[in-house]
Order: sequence, then structure tokens, then C-alpha cells
Amino acid sequence: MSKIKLIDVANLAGVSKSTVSQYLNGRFDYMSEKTKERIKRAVSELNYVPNPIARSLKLDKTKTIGVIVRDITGFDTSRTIRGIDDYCKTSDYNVLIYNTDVDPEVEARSLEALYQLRVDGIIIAPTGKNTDLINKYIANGLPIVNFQLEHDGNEKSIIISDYRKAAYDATEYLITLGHQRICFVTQDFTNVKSRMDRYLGYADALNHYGMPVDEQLVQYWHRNSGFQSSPKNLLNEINPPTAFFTQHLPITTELLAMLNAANISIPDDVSLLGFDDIPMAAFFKVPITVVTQNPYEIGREATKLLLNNINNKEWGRQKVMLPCSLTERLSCKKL
Amino acid sequence: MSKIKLIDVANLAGVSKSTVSQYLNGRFDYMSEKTKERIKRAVSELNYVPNPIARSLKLDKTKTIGVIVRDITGFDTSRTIRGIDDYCKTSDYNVLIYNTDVDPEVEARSLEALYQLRVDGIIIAPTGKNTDLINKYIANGLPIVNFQLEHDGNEKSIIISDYRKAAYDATEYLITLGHQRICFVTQDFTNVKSRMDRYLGYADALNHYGMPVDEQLVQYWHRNSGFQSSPKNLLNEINPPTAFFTQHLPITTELLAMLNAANISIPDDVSLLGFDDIPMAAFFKVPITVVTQNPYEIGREATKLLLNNINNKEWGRQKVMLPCSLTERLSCKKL
DNA sequence: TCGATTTAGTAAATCGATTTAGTTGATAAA
DNA sequence: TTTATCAACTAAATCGATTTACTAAATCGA
Repeated sequence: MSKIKLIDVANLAGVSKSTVSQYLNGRFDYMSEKTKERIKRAVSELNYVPNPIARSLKLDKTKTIGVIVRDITGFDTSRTIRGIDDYCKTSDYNVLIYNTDVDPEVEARSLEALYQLRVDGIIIAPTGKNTDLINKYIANGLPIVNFQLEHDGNEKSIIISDYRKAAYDATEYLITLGHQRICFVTQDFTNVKSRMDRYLGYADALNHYGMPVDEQLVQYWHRNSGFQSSPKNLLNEINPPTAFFTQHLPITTELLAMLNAANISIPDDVSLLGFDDIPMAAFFKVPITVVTQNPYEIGREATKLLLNNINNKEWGRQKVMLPCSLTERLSCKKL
Repeated sequence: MSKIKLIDVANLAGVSKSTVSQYLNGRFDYMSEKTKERIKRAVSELNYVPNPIARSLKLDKTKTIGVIVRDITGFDTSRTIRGIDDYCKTSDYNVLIYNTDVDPEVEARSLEALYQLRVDGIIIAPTGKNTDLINKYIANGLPIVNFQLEHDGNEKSIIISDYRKAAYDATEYLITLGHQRICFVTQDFTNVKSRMDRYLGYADALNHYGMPVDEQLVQYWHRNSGFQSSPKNLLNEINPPTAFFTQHLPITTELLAMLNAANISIPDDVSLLGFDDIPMAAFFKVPITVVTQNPYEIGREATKLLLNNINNKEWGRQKVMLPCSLTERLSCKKL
């Protein structure tokens, strides 16, 4: 179990370090079978594994990628990371994780830290506030793949769910159930394409069924301040929504808690359809119907793309869209 | 943003590499203020950051630790990792994560991989099947801290919840509610101290209240084959349990699903108390009362202990026990 | 048969730090 | 005045690989 080095193998095999190195790197240009055989035996006898640090220093490649996410603890996020990790393990890459908690400054520091650590590439769920910085690193030769949030639509490499279609399908599902007044609850989506896309999908569906978008029914929620207008008040208006379509997990859970507290019953008083799966939702008082992404697959695809970029210096714009699916549970009532 | 090296700083400051290195490592033994000042200026002007790989190679320290867990996706596990990560970031350590999916072979390979990667130490939630191997690495000078599972009670360094007290408290809680027949559902606990401890806590409480342990009420569950006897059948026996106390998250959720399917109502037909928190449990049809550990804190404590071991070569046996707490929800009925 | 080419392998430079063993010039002690 | 001491630095070795440039022996063509 002690740490064997190249020179030990060379000595045992009776050849020079150079030859062993050539052997290990598959450069058999001019190497006799006999020599190959002896090195092979020495390697396995000594159980030699090259020191990855020395290798990294010389090659200026670390076989390590960085991952920057909001919070590894998130249901979808942890699954994406598992996807990244599983894919990396099969290609002998290692993964370094940085959490930002959606703080752009932390995000900027994480990028710099990973850059200084000489990672070969980065997968990032950006906050959206460091787009220029990210592009600067890319311009500097560091491959970066985005996921989860499409900001300006000019991302060089991005894996994203097909948000527009997903929102379209979900809205259509509600319309099919007879809902005419569907409240679209979202975060501010100015300049954030992946949020805008959901809105467009929602609008597409309404239009397709001959319904205009009622701006009264587009409600905004903010991470710190909560809902623009209280859902309870909304339901007390003259022409209240019959369904909520929430675009973000915290929105869904906060809304759920408020409706529970106000004794507003789902789906009898109002229907609810959420974006992103909720852990253990099947056990809920009312199991919530949701549009789900495939976070594990997103992780795998992002990694596939990144490793490809790392190993083929030249790469153009790439965008991969993965489909979402609707998990029908019991929170949407047929009217 | 280009990569500046030591020699660049040395040139700009007009001194040798050695002097810059001494400066950076705080060895000011014989260094004039003037020189210090010039190096300082050069460093900040060039925005120099030492290459961690070169440093690792020379120092044989990577400032990286490995973490081996069952599955990063788990609710508690992801929080523990967040605790580890947060602590590490404040000490400039990096974290490499390996998932085992409770496969001892994968666990063994992960240990070897991390060893070869020259991590400075490892935090592991062991499967329990590689105790000897782990000890071998420790004997080889690699600090390893255990958590989540105490196997033989001889672990050199371990952070664990106080399982015995937690099980005692939970059982006492049920007894206080009037329950006399409490079914203890567990995985096989032969040779696994942290499971045995929960049983002992359960038995302690029963004994303390003058109740004998009825072995009929100790039920076993297995990851693959499920329950020893079906919970439904159990409830149909002559003298059925009035409460289930489940010792592992998968047991709790599987039991929950089975009771739901059989239309057995909680807590009216039977009470349920689980070990480990369930994500979003508050939204459940019946919010489940649980004993919760503090996974984030466990992560921090494990890291604190590990970094301590790394930086003080001599360390003896260490065991830290963290308290659990009971989160009372609505799944336990007063009889 | 002799220079040219090919085959098989090695010595030494390199990656970017750290560290040991010196070196130099100034001051202090003998 | 000479030697010893000390302050302030530096040259060179080192960590463990990879790679380039080189050498020596064998083979080849004319």
C-alpha cells in the first residue's frame, strides 16, 4: 500500500523512466514486445498508480471539473449532481462542488477559486448576474456549461429543459380540465429567458385555445418578499382564478402552506399545478400534480457536453433541450 | 487573468524565487521591511495566486478531503455534505464526493481512489463491511472520520447521534401517550452498534416503565425483501401493536405506503413514529412525527474533527455524540 | 561495404512551487 | 587586524511525472 513511483517501476523492469512513461501513455511507437511485457509485469507487481498531482502539474490538466450550484441540498440539484458525478466517475474525472445560495458575489468567488484550482471545466447553474464574467472565463479558454437557468439566450453551451413546451403542456392540461382562469405565478422574468419561456408557453396555450392572457392573472413572487398579492385575496376577487400554476418550487410550497393555513382546500376551492417535483409529494394531504424536469439526466448531459468541450478544444454554440413530463396527481380538479 | 507564477513576482520585486516563497509562507526570519513591501506590492499588482498543484506536489498535501456516502441525493446526506462543505470552504479545503449506494465493493474502490488522489483525509458513512480496510488506511497514516453508522464501537474517530437516548426519548413519548404495545421496526442489528443502540434505548424505556420487551414486537425489515411480517397481518393478530417505531427512513416510507394502500388510518388505527426527518413531512396527509438528527451539524463536527486530525498528526480515539430531537407532528395518537 | 535509415531506448529539461545549503557584506568580538 | 557572527538574501535540489532531443545498434539499399 506504500506509494510506488515511476522510478521504482523503471528499476524493477530494468528500463528508464522515459520508457515506462511512454508505455503508460500508450506510445508504443518503437518498443519491443519484451520490454512491454517486463514493464507490464513490474507495474502490476508493484501495483503502481501514477501520481495524479505530478501528472497534473506537467500536463496542465487536472482531470477535475467544478460544479457551481445554488444549494446542493435541493431535491433537483442533488440529483443533477449525482448525474454529473456518475458520468464523471466513468471517465475518471473528479468533481468539486461550490454552493452559491444564489449570491452573485459568492458565485464570482467560486468561479475564480475553481479557475485557480485549474479545473478543466465548469458546470454552472448561474444566478444570472455574472454572465459577462462567465464569458470572460470562457474566452480565457475555460470550458463552461450552463444549466438550470438560461439568462440571455446567448450562452455558448447550455443544457436546459424545454420550458416553453413544458409550460404549454401544463397549461393545456389545465385548460382541458375546464380551467379558464389560470393564475401564472412566477419570479420576475425580465432578462431571464428560461423564466420568460415558461410564460410564453403559458401564453401560447391560452392563445391556442382562444383565450387572451389576463395580466391580472400573472402574479409575481420574490424570494424575500413573497407574493405580489396574497393568494387568499386573489381568490376573493370578483373573477378569481380557478387554478394556480406555480413556476418555482419555493413558490409552490409557500403557496401550499398559505392555502393550508387559510383552510382553502385543494383541489375543491382551487387547483394547483407546480413546476418541479416535490419530494414525497405522493404522501401529501393532496398529492400535488407537477411538471417535472429530469435533473439526473440534465447532469449527465451537461457533463457529456463539458467533457466533449474539454477534449476538443474547438467548439461552437451548443444548446441541448431536454423534455419535461407531467406527473398527474390529485391537485387539479376537472371543472 | 493570465496565470502568473512565482518567478514573475520575483522578477517584478527584484528578488529571488526563494525570497518570494519565504514571504508567502510567512517566514520573515531575516527579511527587510523594504523587501517585504516590494514583494507585497508585486503580488497584489500581478494578482498572484500560487499554483496549488505545484504546491501539493512539493508538500505532499492536497488541501482536499474525500467524502464517502451512500447517496448524495438523500435528504440527510445532502445536508451533511453541505455542513462538510461549508466548514471546508472556511479552511480552504476542497471536497471530493464518492457515492457507494451501500455497495461494499464500490466503497473499497472509493477508498483506494481517494488514497491514490492523495486526499489529506476522509469522512465516511461506512457500509460496515470494510472496517478492516478502513483501519488499514488509518494505520497507513490517512486520517478517517466515521459518521452515520457505528459498526463495532471501536472506530478511532466517529461523529454519531446519540441513538440510544433518541430511541429512549421517542419510546418514552409513545408510552406517555398511553401506548403499551410499540412495534420496533429495524434492520438487522447484529454487529452494528448504532442500530443496536436504538434497540437498547427502546428496551431501556420499556423497562423503565415496567414493561417487558415482547420479541414479537421487534420486527425486521430488509432493504431488498421488505418486512419480516406484513404490517397489515401484524395488526390483525390477537394482541396487535398500537404504534410503529421505525428506525430507518426507507422503512418509514415503505410502511407508510403499505398502510395507505391497505386503508389503515394513521393515527386512528395505529400510530407511527419515524427515525430521521422526511422531506416536506409537514404537508403529508398525516404529518409524521419523527426523531430527527442534525445532519448539517454532523457534517460540520466531522470536518472539524478531521481537519484537527490532519493538522495534529497525533490523535487518539475520539467519539462525538450529538443529540437528536423529537419533532412532534400528528401521527401519534393519545390512547 | 558504407552511409542512410530505422528501431529501441535513454538523458535531461520541464511543470511551479518549497526548502536546504550556501553566499555575501556588514558588524562584533578577540 | 583577523576571525566569528549575523542579517539578508540566493542557487540549486526536489516533488513525480512527461516529453524532447539525442544516442547506439541494427538493418537496408546500391
